[in-house]
Amino acid sequence: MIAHNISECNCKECALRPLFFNHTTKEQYSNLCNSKTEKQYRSGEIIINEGEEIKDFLYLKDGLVKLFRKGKDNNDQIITFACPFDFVSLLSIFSDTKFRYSVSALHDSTVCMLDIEMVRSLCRKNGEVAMEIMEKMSNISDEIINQFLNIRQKHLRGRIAFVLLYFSEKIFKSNSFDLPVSRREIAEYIGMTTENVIRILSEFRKDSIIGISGKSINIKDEKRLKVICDLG
Amino acid sequence: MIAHNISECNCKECALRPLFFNHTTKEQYSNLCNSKTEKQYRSGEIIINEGEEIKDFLYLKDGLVKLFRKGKDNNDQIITFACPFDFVSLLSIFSDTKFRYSVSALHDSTVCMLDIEMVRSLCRKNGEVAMEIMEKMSNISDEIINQFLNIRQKHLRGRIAFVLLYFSEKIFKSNSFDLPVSRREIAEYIGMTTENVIRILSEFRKDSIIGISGKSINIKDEKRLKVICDLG
DNA sequence: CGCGGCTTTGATGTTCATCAAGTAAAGTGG
DNA sequence: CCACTTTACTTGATGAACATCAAAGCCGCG
Repeated sequence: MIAHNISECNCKECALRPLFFNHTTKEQYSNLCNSKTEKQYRSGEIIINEGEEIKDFLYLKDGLVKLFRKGKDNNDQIITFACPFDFVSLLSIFSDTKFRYSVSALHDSTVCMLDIEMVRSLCRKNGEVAMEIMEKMSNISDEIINQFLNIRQKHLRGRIAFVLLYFSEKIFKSNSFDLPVSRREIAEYIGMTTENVIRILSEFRKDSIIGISGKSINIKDEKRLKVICDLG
Repeated sequence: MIAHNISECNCKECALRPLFFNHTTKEQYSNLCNSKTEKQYRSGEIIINEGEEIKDFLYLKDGLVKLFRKGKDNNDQIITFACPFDFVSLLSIFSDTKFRYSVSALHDSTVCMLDIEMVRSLCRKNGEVAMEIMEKMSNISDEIINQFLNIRQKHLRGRIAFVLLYFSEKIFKSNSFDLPVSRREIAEYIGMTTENVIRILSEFRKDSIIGISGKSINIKDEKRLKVICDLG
């Protein structure tokens, strides 16, 4: 990469770079750089709409988003959340012409977009790049499937414990954090009702496992929470 | 492919061939051919064991298999079923060193195995092949995630209807078929108890929606079954 | 200010898992 | 081949887990 002329773009700062740029020729690299566009979204805005045609390969540079789809009776189902450098438009991107899921911003977010045909053709020409992307995709899909299987066999208390630990460990890396989602969205993520999400959060507070104040969460007894997650 | 010397193996008959062999050089092709081994499994036999090291890239040439993993309390969870030319070792194969799931044969099955390192290196050298595999993987992962989301929002009757239609449409392409799985395995697939699987199958029989005799199923009222699947 | 969405709690009812008990089928060893 | 064990299947009764319904407080926003 030292050989590349990177003055024209800020991709050298991008943590996603190893994926694309370690294995590309100077020409491939600069093609990518020139075609990329960055876009800002405010918290709450829709980034991808289910059913839209796939024109770009998107990845998240900054922020936090949710992947979801419309279920029966217009109930949303949340599939997963994504942090920077998780792909955003990963699922179905190489197997379909339209997005099967929607993506929206939970925090203000920055998304980088590459023309999908360019990425496809780069993959075809450059197996190294294809492999990098394949590994990442494979990882993410696996993680989602794993999550579904884990959640399915838990009772509601276990699911709530799981979500709290998920945000704490995977997203915010801290025992204190602000929930980036509403109670309803938690329910949509783990397949239960809003009322029960609230009820169980209150239970946990009464049992001094967590502290709650609005969206702000503080995990007081991580050990017990993990036990509930594993056995509940 | 006409240029290839295929006398040394029977890959020319293989429906998976387009995946690998349309884009490979003569040398790559014959390397693959020589390294491949075919293996037979009897119904019930384990093909892959959860936790085993990934040494081969497997695909199913003939038969029917289930993918599953051990859940809590040694309860199995079935992830999906696979027919010929669905991959068998698709998940985690490019993201992990060990299988996250087990695979076992539901019918007598034939599996073809390619050395995983050879496939990896072929992908790195040949982007076309990588893209073919990526599309297939992406498709399968998507299908599984989709299935999970669909099942999750259904009641038990809807889930049973779903499974019956799944076997009828996707696997056997007929309204009459022999269930390749036990009642228990159905329960493990759609996340409910064996007793309720039986109860609801009996209900459907009493309502003349299906005929049952042991493992043999006959869908009498497909239309009603679809309604139950969609609304239940 | 008032409207709509989010949150909270309680009361009620339904869906579903669990427990129990029995029959049938299938594999096992003498 | 027959007793024996185990596994699959079936049905009913019970209770627990969970969804639904209802009502009220809260907060941000036009």
